[in-house]
Amino acid sequence: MSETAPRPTLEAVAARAGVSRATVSRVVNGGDGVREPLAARVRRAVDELGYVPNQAARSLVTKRHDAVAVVIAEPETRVFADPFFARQLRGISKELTAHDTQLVLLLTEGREDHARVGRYLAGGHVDGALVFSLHLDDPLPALIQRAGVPTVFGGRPGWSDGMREAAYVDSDNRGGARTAVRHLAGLGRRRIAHICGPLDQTSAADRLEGYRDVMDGGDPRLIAESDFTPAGGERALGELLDRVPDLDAVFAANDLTASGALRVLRARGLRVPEDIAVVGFDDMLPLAEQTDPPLTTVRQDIEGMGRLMARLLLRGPGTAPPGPTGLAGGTGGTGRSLVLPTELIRRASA
Amino acid sequence: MSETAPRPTLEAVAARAGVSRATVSRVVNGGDGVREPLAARVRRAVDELGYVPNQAARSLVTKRHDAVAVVIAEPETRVFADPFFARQLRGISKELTAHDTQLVLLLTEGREDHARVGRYLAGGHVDGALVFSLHLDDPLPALIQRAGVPTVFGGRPGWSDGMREAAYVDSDNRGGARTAVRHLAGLGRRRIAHICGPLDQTSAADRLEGYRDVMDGGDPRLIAESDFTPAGGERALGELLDRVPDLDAVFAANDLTASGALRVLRARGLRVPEDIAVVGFDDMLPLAEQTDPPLTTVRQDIEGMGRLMARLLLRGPGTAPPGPTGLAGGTGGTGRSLVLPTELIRRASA
DNA sequence: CTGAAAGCGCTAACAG
DNA sequence: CTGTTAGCGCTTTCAG
Repeated sequence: MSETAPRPTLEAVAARAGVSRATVSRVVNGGDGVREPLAARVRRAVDELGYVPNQAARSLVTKRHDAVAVVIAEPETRVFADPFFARQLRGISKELTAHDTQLVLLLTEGREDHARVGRYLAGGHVDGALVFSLHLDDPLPALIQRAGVPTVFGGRPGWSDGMREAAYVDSDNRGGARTAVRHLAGLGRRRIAHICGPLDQTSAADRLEGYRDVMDGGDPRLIAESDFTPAGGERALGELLDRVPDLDAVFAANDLTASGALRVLRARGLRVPEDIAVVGFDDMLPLAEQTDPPLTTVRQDIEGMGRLMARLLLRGPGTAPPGPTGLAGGTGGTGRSLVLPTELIRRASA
Repeated sequence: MSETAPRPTLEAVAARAGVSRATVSRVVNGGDGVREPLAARVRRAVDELGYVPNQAARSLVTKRHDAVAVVIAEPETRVFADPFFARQLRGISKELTAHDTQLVLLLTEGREDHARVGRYLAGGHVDGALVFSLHLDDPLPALIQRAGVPTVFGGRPGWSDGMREAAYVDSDNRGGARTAVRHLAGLGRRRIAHICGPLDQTSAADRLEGYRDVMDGGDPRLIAESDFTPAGGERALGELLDRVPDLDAVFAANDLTASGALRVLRARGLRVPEDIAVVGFDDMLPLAEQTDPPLTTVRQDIEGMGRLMARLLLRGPGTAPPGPTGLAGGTGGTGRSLVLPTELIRRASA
């Protein structure tokens, strides 16, 4: 990588404007306390020289970085296979931008990367961290806590130990699942199966709980564990159908899973929703509209979650959450945790 | 955002180990030139104190940041609607990680953000930039060039002016399109239409060129411009069908477009591929496998593009491109530009 | 209201 | 081989 051309320093601007460095600094940072004729001269010098403050120098003294890290820990290949993170990222980015804060993305592909991330966070590059850690046994959260950086988690963290006070933002997975299953029941369906996601992820576990809430605990023969992928959905529905041939509905833990299930149904000549009704979760577009038939599903405001995470981190405790948002337990940490409502989107599959 | 706890400094470590700051610095940065008994003492002090070097201070003197910016300029909502960027990001992240370099993500939602990005790049936070700028009239590239930061573009830049020497990595869009259309022709299809993408994007323009290469210039009535979305694909195919009712094949500029086209075909009762064969571009999964029928399409190695972009930026001119990669014109800048080969994936739609 | 001076934490000559 | 000495570019008291 070739060298970056040397940029003008505060010194240079000061010289050109015929003032001291301190004065230039004042003008550059808001300009209060400098009288007009002078300030204008400084601004002109800044423009002429194309001066841009050196952030490293600034951080060194202010101890602020105007940057937050987004840590996405997902060993599996699936990480970006669905637009889920991407959408949250977008929400985060919008909110950070509004606060003139940079987004530093830290992707970890496996445990080897954890040390690197820990070092980075501890290295004082950022003012805080937004962390997506999906698995129960993930060592990352502990590592991050040790780094002593303010943190907000995306999705309810699953470790019971010292993490109780972690701030997080999540969708109402359990409530959404209940809505989905109730919808199916309301359609007159009786043998409602559930294809759940990997239970070491709280979102999957919570959706399963929601299903059980409505199904009175749920017959184990009606539940198959899967992995949030289309292929997994195919396999799981196959099992379910073999076990309970007269199934009349299935609630899939996410849309990807549902799409796999749909494929199996079509292959076996079963009509949706006449023979079997299907409900997904996520409202992942364009997939959810593109399946045959289009998927009835539980929408969560993914971008909104991202935005809220950033807001929580930036504002710290204090400001009330905006708009129509449910509010949940949470405690200390960087403020309350937030649980966003979900919404059933009716299409043709149920 | 609450304050980060004060971290131990080099000074503290030095005191604890009973050596000078310089010695600690040496040990921390590779440790050459420090005799063993001492070095060990230093390392222990580092561990005990949990010392992590302050990057701001380090950058201030070294002028290096071990960080690269990824700039994604995409005003439309579509940005993250498809996993395209996500996949490239992943490739980039892998390569950067291997070089112990951080990824700083800069998303721009509109022109208002350009200034911010320019400032950031010029602010000397990063050693280089990886830029995705899709539109011909995008002012960002010029802005970036002014910032004087080494840059590699994702996708062939489209401005003819002073940008000629920009380094970039791209897929062989034109060649891939030729392959697709030849495949259709090889199937005996004669009235092959093309739904192209927005022509202010080089990828769309190049695919159109590839189509024309094979179609001998191409009958304008067989070409409809669209916008890389399913809805756009629907609309475009509708027009095409109205204009040329006896169409027997269509090459869509991407899989999203193709999926929309498929939907129209199904709605009109036309069989695929019997009545009309369809080929897409991207091999975007799971979509391409999930459509009905599964899509024949042109695969590009998206993650590989990302990896190569990072490599190009980091290694600068010099190291040869790895593996089975085509090599294209390119010039000065940060090294050669690279054009990666594409591959036709045959499924049921053509 | 403006300038002078100190120092953030670190690396890189330069001595010893 | 190790320690001493200067700054990197900026903000921030503290005087004037």
